[in-house]
Amino acid sequence: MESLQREIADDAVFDDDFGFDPAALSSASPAAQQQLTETPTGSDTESIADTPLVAGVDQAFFDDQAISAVVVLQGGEVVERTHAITDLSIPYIPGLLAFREGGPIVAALETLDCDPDLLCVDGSGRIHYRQAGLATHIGVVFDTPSIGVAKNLLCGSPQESVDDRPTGWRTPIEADDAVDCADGMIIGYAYQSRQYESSNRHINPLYVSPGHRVAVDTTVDLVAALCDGYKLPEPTRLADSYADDLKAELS
DNA sequence: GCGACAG
DNA sequence: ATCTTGTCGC
Repeated sequence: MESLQREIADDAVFDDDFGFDPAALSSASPAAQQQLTETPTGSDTESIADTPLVAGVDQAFFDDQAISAVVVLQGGEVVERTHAITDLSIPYIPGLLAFREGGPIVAALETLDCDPDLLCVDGSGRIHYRQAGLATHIGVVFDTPSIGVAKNLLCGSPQESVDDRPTGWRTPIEADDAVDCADGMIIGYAYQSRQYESSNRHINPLYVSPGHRVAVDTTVDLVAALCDGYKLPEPTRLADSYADDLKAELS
């Protein structure tokens, strides 16, 4: 399994190679973007068509079954939702998450009518022992640009302490000896998508990393653009609650 | 051998 | 991931 991950890492592209404008990703609705970009003569179909499709993927679990939910957003609006329920055979093992959850996610993505410009995956991408986390695995399988958004750090080390940082703050994650690449290589970022202003409690940062065909710096910018007042990017957040709803119906 | 460890 | 009430703050 580890050798397969090395092959996936070899196939992965950790540079920008996607066909949309990152600036067109804002959480503003297509209609709002349209108004902003509308010309006096007004051909108003272009801005919608040019707005990238971002698919959020998340899962819930129940009785050794995975409920994989996918929500596709275009400029902040849901354009498609789909899901798949799959039996789980492999247990969770740090570093091998893609073998447990990859199949179920692929099953859900295959039922999609549209084809997304970007996949937003819950879990690490390049922040992984062999640089082939779940987001990378999925991205390479579909050869679609992808990014990984994790709530915890698997490996690597933040350049600065991540404790109690303000909204918008970020710091690079450097490869350490646990990562299969040059020491000090920037493999991701800790990104504080949200923080309480004046409170006793505080929010932990997200750990974002390239999946496939996205550079590390672009990855943080994309996540920043996809967040809309909540800790998680909108596509992920909506996929998360959709998975919870499906699970509730199933229980 | 010991510690670390996405979801 | 999952099991779960109250509680603090805008």
